[in-house]
Amino acid sequence: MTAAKHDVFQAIADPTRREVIRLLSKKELPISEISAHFPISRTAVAKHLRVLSEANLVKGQKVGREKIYRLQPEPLGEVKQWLSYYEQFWNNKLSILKHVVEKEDDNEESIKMIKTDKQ
Amino acid sequence: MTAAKHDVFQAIADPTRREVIRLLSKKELPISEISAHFPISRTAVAKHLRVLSEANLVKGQKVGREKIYRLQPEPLGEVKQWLSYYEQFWNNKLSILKHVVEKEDDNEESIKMIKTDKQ
DNA sequence: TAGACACGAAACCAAAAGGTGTTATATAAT
DNA sequence: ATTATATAACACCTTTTGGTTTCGTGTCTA
Repeated sequence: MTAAKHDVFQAIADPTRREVIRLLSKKELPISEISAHFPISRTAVAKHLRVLSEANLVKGQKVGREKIYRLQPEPLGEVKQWLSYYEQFWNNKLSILKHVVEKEDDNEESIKMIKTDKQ
Repeated sequence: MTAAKHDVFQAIADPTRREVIRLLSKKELPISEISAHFPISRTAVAKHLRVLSEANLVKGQKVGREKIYRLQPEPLGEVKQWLSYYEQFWNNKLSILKHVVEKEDDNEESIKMIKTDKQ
């Protein structure tokens, strides 16, 4: 089920939908709270949520009279996989590492773990 | 001025355009050769190329009567950066590191470079 | 039991997307 | 010089997108 009409690439193409994703990454929210963050109508937001839902990026659950949406980030893996092929062409893998390393407290540990894993 | 009308997220949303990107990643090509790979008209392909061009994912250069397009993968970095924020929510960061590390020969060095950089 | 609230569904609309085909122009080849 | 080629530039068509309003239904709460 969960229709295949929209794929993840299309789903993330819209800035509003990316912002919805960002909001939901912080915490699950009902539609009305989500739409409070946008200048557009609740109905319009609901439509974006349907697109996200069709791409399985989001899942809504009815709770009382509300419908709570939460992020399901797994489909982003497809994008990542697609991207990974092109990394060889602009070769800034260092910046990826840098990003991760600079943002983490336990990065030394992570790196060690992998290195150990390799032996 | 390489118009800002289309961003990279929109550009990669279309399967045809992703396929064009794939083709150009192998080797630069004139429009007619690109469109030979698709069931649609050359004009339609040219439009896709214009979208890609506006997103700076592709650059065309006139050579004689042909216009040769080549891939410019740098803007994909924006997608990658966007994605990197969400990696924490699914595939734990280790898989990123793992991917990079396993694919590189000089990874030890890379990692050292960064670590050194931090001190 | 009445409202008020949260949502879904439907009808509608304008603009953009993704196509088409035709015509014009510069370059290459004969 | 003529003709064929590669593409640009239009004009046009149809479907999708992103938005709106309105109305109906279920669910809390005073």
